[in-house]
Amino acid sequence: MLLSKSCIYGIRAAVYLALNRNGKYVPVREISENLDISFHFLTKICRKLSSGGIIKSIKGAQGGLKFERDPENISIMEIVIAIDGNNRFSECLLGLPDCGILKPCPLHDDWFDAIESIKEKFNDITVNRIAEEVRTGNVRITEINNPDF
Amino acid sequence: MLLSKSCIYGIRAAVYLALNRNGKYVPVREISENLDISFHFLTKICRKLSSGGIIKSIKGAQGGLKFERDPENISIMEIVIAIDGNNRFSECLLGLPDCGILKPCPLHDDWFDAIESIKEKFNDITVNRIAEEVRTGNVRITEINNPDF
DNA sequence: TTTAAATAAGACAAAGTTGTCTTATTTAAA
DNA sequence: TTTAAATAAGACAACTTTGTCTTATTTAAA
Repeated sequence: MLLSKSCIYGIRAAVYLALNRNGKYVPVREISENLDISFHFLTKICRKLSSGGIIKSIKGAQGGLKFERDPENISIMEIVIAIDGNNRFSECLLGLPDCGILKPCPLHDDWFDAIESIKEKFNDITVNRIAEEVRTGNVRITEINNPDF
Repeated sequence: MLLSKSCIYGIRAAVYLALNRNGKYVPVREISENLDISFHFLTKICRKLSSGGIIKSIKGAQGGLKFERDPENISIMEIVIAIDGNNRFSECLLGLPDCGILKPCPLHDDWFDAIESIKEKFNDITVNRIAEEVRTGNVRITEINNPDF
């Protein structure tokens, strides 16, 4: 798995949040139920998105989550970094330290190319763009083939 | 991490084995010491390579490991499959089941392209080719910048 | 002001992966 | 035939990730 499960959940939750355009704060409970993700686990993940400056949260009744910035300008990469940290994509495929700097591992160049193309895509694709695709029914973010998400 | 640590160790061990061209059986102990991999952990991994038909092992004095077939014809992919199983490369990036069959996840196409190119490379690159690169000193398979491997 | 709805924080459990150790078995060589 | 060198097998420990639960705190609305 290139991405951790936490990261996957975070991406799906962000897309869900972007689907909700009425300006209200969305409770984690609602997200967890609709996406079938463990509530408490998801709250922890969302705290990372909060401290990463991607979403903001408000406690209490009518509280919940909202984007800190326009999700039009939030890339998938930002979410990955907020949750899995900055070096998910800079690790050597064979786990060798300083692979790029010292003598490289045998798969360095091939892996570098592949990971660069993934990184480019993750930087380009915004949360909003994915939400739009979900809206038009082209893709899904739930495990079951749910007509809504 | 795209590959498990077991898988990484397996690849490195296979390359080490390919470096040893004198026809003798190589003890796991020697591999583990030279590559700085836990001996018992490595024996387990090598058992997977054995049951996967990649190497053969002989017990007792002068025993050890040897390739079952010419490492000229053993691809990295075969090693990955023997250790991490067959669907390491067919998992959905967002963990959705049947992503390719049912309505896909939002990153399906992008991920599919990237993973295809990695798969092609893994299928093309042989254990021997890597061993040759290690011999000529272009790449390394150890954590420290060891002049030998 | 009280209550219900919400996040925050962190302890804890479960599961998976990684790593260690012990015992049994096999084999070549002394 | 005995011994030392090797793998086989699997129990078990440590660590990491994932998931559950409880308590505290905050906030809007009744």
